[in-house]
Amino acid sequence: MSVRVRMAPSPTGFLHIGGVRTFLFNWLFARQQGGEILLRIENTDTSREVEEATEQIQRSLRWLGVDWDGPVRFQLDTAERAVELAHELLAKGYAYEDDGAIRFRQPTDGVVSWTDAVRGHIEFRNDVLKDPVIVRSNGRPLYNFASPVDDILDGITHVIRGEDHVSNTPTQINILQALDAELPVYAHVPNINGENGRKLSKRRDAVALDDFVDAGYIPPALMNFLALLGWSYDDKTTIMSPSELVERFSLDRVVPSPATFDYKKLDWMNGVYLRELDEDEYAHSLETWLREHDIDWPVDRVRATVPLVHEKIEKLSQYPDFVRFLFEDVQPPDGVDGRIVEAAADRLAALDSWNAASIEQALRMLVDELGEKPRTAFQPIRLAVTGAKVSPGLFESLELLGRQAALERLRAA
RNA sequence: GGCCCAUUCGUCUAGUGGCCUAGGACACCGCCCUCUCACGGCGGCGGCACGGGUUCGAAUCCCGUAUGGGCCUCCA
Repeated sequence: MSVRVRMAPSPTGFLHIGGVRTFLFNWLFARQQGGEILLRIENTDTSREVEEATEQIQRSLRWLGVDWDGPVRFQLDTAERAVELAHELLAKGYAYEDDGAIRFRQPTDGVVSWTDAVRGHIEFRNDVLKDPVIVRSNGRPLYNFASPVDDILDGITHVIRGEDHVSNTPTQINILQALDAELPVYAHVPNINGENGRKLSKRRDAVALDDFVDAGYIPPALMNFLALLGWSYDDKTTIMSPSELVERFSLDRVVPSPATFDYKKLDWMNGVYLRELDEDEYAHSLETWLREHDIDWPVDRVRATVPLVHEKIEKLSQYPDFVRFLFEDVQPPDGVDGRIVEAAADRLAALDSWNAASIEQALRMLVDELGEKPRTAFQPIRLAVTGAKVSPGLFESLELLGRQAALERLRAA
């Protein structure tokens, strides 16, 4: 039997990073198995629906590189069928009316159990389960009913979802059994916590996928990082491309315990992926990011900076501050060693050709003649030219800045 | 409160009874490279929550305790 899974967000807001990770596991599993993956919007509670959410969820998934098969499904579309099934349960005595709503009647003795693909055997005593409302008095089905019903209708073979659904599972299994339906395989993946091991909080942590896009992370890096939150391939492999992840993913290597989101590790990993990009890809990522942040620096000049920043930054958001001196005027700090800067200006003014190699040669010669150490002598020049203590390589920066601007800055300092 | 789940370096994890004097990665610290910052190289610090069992032998199995989390909505 071929595998079919689903991603089932509720359209109540932006996509949460924990939800993204759960969807990623669904996607990796489906693609690994050569199966199908559906996107099903669980919108039976229209009162909580947020207008933009459905669009935004799709955009976020696409950005990450997670796709799905067939058109987007909406839970409301099958509401009628769900209500029919509820009436069948009513007729068979598996449900009863209560104040205009329909409640499912749980078995009163015995246990419900299943073998969770990530957590092993789990069982609940039936007598602790409450009779859930499955159809509201307004005639609309509720999650605990609509969701398993849709899973039947969609032919879902594996339900891969967050661990917060563990305690809904016995109820859903009882419903499925009353409906005489086959049970899917359940896999409950662990939660993701924030910095202090507590729940991710909107206030403290970056939680919306858009926050990560804004910060300048790139899709394969975030995917790699997220995949490693609760899953591993072996004892040493860390960096894996999307296709490697698809090839290697398996549910039995998902761990049952919750993970804490380590932003520093993500930063490092993003740097790894950024450095792996070739110049064109890098320039393209940069241009896209700049455009989305309303920075309209000339693209050919942005391209020219790529070799200077490629190895230096780990997030795209670090780019503007790092190279701002190439696009805007700078204000060098007070106290720059005028002797060295002036001498440098004289030497550079006399240069025949303006390129990094000749600039380096001239400046090193000067430093040598002055009896200075490169370390101490180049810093005032850097300050004068870039206005900052930290910058891309000095000689390359001077070349790109151009002779005229470089000399002006040196003389002004 | 009831039920359920989880617990290996600060963090993500490897580990399924002997290969473990517990391995890798991030972070941190030190050294090297070096025009700053990065990158890269080398080295270091650091952990099986606790208590009982079972066993010749336990991070691994069992029980209890503690801690954290989830659910207990006519939310999903």
